[in-house]
Amino acid sequence: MPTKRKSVPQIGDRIRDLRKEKSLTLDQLAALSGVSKSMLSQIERGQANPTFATLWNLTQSFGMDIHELLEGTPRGPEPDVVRIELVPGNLTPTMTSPDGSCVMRILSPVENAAVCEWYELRFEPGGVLRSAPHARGTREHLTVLAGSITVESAGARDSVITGGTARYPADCDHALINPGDCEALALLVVERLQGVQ
Amino acid sequence: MPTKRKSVPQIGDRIRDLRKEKSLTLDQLAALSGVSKSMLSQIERGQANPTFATLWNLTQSFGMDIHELLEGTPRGPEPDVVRIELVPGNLTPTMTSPDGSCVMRILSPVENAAVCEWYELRFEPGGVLRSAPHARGTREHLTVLAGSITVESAGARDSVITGGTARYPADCDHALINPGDCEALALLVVERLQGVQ
DNA sequence: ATCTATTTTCCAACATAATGGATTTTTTAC
DNA sequence: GTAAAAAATCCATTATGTTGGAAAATAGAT
Repeated sequence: MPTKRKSVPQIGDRIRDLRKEKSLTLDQLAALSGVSKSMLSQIERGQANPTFATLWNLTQSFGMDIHELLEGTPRGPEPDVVRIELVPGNLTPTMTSPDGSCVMRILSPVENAAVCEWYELRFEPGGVLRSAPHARGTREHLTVLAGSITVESAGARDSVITGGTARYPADCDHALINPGDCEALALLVVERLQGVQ
Repeated sequence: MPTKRKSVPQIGDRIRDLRKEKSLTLDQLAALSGVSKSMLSQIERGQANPTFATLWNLTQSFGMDIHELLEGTPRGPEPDVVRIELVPGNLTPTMTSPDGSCVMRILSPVENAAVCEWYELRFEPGGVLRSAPHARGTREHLTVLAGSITVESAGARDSVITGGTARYPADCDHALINPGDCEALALLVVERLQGVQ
């Protein structure tokens, strides 16, 4: 199975460096962090893999969060990415609307960073897909490949025919409806606002 | 001595939410992350405190780092945009391959922040779209809607039939070819790796 | 060099992380 | 409604995380 996971960062040397920078002994850091000096020694030497709670308490006693700890660690090797990954149609994950009138095939990779996801939507005649607000700043882009679809977002309402694209906010209640008497097919891209901290 | 450490965040509900958002069962996430489904269930219910390595692998399989898990949804200013923007099919920008055998309709907004772009591709029989390497880290995702398409990337070569999706590096020479004797239709998503300068 | 103090590592015991497989619960199909 | 399939939780086991205190190593003073 192809893995896209980066290797686990080695944090021991970084922790020892931080401790030395602050001129702390293992005993002192143990008192500050609530982690035993034995455990600290093992972590620094890479001989133990701390639990999340232990690591949290440890970084907090340095006055930092875990990601600040990780920023100073050497990168692991680049993951080996399979050259061409094939997802056959019958193994493509699907979701269905509550009343079954709309089937979504999830085309984006499941491990995608949550900036951009995309789906193929198939609506029965009269089919509806209603959604609650997504995260603030989220927008959707709907391109109709067959049939027509009515888009509702934030009180506005518009129809898109084959070949057309609608872009609208998805951080409010929104809905997609097939008003016609034949099946509709569409591509939906869900795009989250970037660069926001 | 009073401790200034913030209490350890509860991550179980957040992990379950993320899993549900991606429509994954515990079994599927276990396969993706390398963490047992028993352990995933315990983490989600707050019954176990994962080690750093376990949590790292888990967050990586969601395509995020640990701090993103801790942060929740990014916040930012409300976008000030037209409610529903319509781009009719006849006004959708197009590009054509040099020999005219492939027509691309640009479905993503032209002002996109170049992290994610998407196109509808239409190939004549025997049609070819060859591309030079994009920026480092760029990947492409091709879903075939009709016919079949052969994908070439970095010396690898694979065929995708209707309904299937191929994911491959686009930071090297790559090409898409319609080997059949009828028209092929596909969706192409070009995704640039974030955080790479 | 020796002696003392400090710091780190070792050790054994206990607690729990993590697992594979069984069982229970929930969902789906009819 | 029932039966089957899928998903989640339970259970027993193994491995390891974590500890307090002892032993070893290192640093500092003379």
